[in-house]
Amino acid sequence: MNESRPITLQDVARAAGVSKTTVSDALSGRGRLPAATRERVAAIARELGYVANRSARNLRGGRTGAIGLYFPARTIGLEYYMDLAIGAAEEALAHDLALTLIPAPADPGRTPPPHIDGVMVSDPVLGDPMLGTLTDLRVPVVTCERDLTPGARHAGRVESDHRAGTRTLLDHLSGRGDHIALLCPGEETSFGLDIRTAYRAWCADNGREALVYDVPFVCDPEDVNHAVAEALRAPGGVGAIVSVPDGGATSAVHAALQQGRHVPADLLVASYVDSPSLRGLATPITAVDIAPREMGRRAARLLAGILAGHVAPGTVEILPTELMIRASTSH
Amino acid sequence: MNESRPITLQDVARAAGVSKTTVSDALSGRGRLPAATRERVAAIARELGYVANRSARNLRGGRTGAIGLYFPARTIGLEYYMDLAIGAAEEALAHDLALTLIPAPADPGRTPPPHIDGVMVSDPVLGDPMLGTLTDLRVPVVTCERDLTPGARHAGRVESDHRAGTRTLLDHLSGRGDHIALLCPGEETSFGLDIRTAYRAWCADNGREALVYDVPFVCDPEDVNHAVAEALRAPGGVGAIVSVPDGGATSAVHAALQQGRHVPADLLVASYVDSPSLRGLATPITAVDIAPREMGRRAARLLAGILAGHVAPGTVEILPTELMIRASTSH
DNA sequence: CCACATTGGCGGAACGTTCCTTCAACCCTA
DNA sequence: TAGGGTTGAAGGAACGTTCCGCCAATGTGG
Repeated sequence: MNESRPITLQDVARAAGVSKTTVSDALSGRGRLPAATRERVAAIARELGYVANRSARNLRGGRTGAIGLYFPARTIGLEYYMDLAIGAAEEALAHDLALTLIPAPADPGRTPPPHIDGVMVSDPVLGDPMLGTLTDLRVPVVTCERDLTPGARHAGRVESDHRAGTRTLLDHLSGRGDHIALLCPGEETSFGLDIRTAYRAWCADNGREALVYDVPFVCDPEDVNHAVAEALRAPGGVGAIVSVPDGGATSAVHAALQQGRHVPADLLVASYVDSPSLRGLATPITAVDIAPREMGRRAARLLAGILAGHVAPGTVEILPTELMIRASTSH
Repeated sequence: MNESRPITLQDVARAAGVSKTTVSDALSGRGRLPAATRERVAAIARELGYVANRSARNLRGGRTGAIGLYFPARTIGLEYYMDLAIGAAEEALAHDLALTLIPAPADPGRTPPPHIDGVMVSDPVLGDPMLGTLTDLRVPVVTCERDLTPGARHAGRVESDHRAGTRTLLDHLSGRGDHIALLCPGEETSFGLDIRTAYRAWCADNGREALVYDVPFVCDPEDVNHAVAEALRAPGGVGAIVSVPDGGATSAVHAALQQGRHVPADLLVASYVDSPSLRGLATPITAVDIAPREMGRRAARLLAGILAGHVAPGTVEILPTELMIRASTSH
């Protein structure tokens, strides 16, 4: 029953008959030590089960050893963000950083600032007061997607190429000559903004009328029903519907059915955000894979690189998207 | 441009004309100080924007200031776990603890142990090697649901009353006299085990045949299709299907439709795990709300209490479930 | 054989907190 | 007024690490 305190550098030093400086240098690769000494000390450390105390290391180094991940409140519950968080945690771990989850504060006024070396914001939403709070921490901020706040400048950014994704999806749907309706969240995120912009541009280029219907970011079936009903009444006829939000497309299929339209025979339906639940349907729904896991990984890697000093602040990475064609648009 | 180092206790002490001990005592409520001094020091600290350095505090106190949350790999992507994580993060923050996400290790052998004071395991899976790794950290472990590993004893546990939830759901579905099929994940989690057990007991009590079909924890529509087809062929007739996994029920509805059965006129379908996507359907699906957010909160609170010493190790909390009746079972 | 550079390693300060010990000043009572 | 108890506050060690500066021993060239 070895109920003893944890092994410290000092313990290893004693066991190895050297000073704690030597142990520290040997294990970290710093200092001027012959390989023989390094190996000997490392072997003893391993044998004793030494594991460095992070608090001490962090105190000495003036860091916290953690990076944060913030989700705006409205995004909670979407599978997308779960995947992103896991990707970020994996990558952070690989860089010897802990991933701390930062919930949207119930009390927007005073919430204790987290103790972190940097923070990732997944899908900054225009007007979210938490953005200011995080910026005030004076630590590097990496955003997933762009922050539309005027004048906002962050240490780094990873963004999906939603304009290309939108064009690819629309090209895929353009087989029928009639209009394509877009059910899309608003322009308070670059996600919504880019999709809308690309959609309008595509419509202009292809001589189609742009039919945009507002739906909230987190899908409410009532709104989808309403938007679908309205879209199907559009003059000129609608041959395809793109529902952007995660989960909206299933509602759109049902709403269309209620309007007497069959998918895909009668009407094409696609989602923009892909999710496992779209694959599981009797008629699986075409969607754009925006690779949340990879997004989380990239953001964490970028932030870790900035913190370590070998990535220039201001770096922007673009993540490609991939169209997943399924039965709901096969024609 | 105040590009200075952070304010320390010493800085506050100088500004207030007292010692750092006095500042520490004043801010923490310890020591013997008159209220006047406490307030004066606190005011100065606030004015200077003092915020305690966690690394130093943790080093001194021998803690890490963080608790971990581990999800087994198979659970990734489910909305349930996202909600649970957010709940846990909120509650941890309220106890001045950071919530560190622990991903399932890609390399099951050697992964650097996280630096945490305690850990929550959401849905321990029998045979997961990570359970042993976490136990070896010698920090309190709180599980969400029971750990079925023989001899496993943890510091605390929060569990949903799935047996009651199952009975309530079955009672609700029992209006029709014919059989109720259960699509359920295996018995490697207490979740699957309890639902199966309760189901069998209920069937025995109510003179119905038990029809259990294995489906994986993360829903694969093919498996659901197969299971539904098989269930509907069962002699004696099936009047209702309960699909346990998150997301399985939508596949079940479609599979049933393909077999020529209509929901709810012809067949009742319910999910066990509730999720927003079940509400969004043309025919919303009845489910049991197992309150993931609250589960996360409770687990974090329990762990924080154990760490603080005012909750006895071994405490078990039971979380009630609530049946959400929707159109898919209205009869 | 001396001057000097290099190698290998050690001592100790510093990071910012908490907490144990000490101590001066004060008040009361005998 | 001496003695003891209480109050208010300070000093300093300790937590475990990193890293700067120093030093002894060893090589190296003239």
